[in-house]
Amino acid sequence: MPELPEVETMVRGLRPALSGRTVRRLELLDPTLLQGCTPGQLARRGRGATVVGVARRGKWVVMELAGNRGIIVIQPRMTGGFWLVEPARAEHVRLVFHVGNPGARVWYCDARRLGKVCWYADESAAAEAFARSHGPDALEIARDELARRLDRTSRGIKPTLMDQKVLAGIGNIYADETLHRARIHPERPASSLTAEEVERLHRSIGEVLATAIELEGSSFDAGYRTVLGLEGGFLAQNSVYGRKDQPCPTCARPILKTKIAGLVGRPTYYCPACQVRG
DNA sequence: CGGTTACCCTGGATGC
DNA sequence: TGCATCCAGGGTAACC
Repeated sequence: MPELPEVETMVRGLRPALSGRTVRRLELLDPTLLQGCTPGQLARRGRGATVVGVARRGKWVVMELAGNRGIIVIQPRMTGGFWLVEPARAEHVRLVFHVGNPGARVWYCDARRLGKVCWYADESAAAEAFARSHGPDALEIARDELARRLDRTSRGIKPTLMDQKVLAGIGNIYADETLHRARIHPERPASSLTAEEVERLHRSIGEVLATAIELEGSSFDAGYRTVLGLEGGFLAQNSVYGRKDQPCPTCARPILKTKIAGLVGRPTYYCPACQVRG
């Protein structure tokens, strides 16, 4: 479910509840999500550990435990999320942080169980694991670096933007939104973008993601919510995603919904007038 | 390398 | 109402 803005919102919500706090107990309700150590090891390492910090890397939530207790990485994937208030669906709770005062808890829930909880021995091990499967963070990548990476492939620009090895953090919603803002057709070969288009795309990525973070991400249906259970506001004011047949905010032509090459089963929304294939 | 497909899981919406 | 089908914000592995 969550992309960069949703994960950033989770991390910001988690910090006051976890950062600097001591974990009394880590309660792993679904051991199948755990990688990198055994449930017993996770319980021992978590008990009494102080959380030094909570950070985001791409779509990963990274929690550092003090005193050589290691790093816990949570990948929410499609349906994972955190709650500071008791979740309505108890059967979806996969991990509970019992932290600080007795009774204080942070819940991690994942309806579809596609997400992962990974333990790493230290920061460099977690960083290396991330680097093996990810490029630079979408909020940090420099324009020239983006240009170099796009130039390396003739795949469509949308699947390339969503490829975490190219840059980390963009998924289906924000790929559509950034491409619309940059006026680039989603099927354009990545290497065919002009310097000016890459410049527009780079700027659009920064602007769209920053706006989405301000609005606490994108919520629809029973999906993503903030740690307090609130809906994110981005999809109330976005341009194309989920807006089939609605007027393009730029030119008023109806938004198209299609499937494109390189993306199995994922919908793509774009404006056929503003985003021409060229 | 690029592309395609299958698969991991489940809940909610839709259609008959 | 009940049941089948489709759809979904992510990601990996296998294969051509």
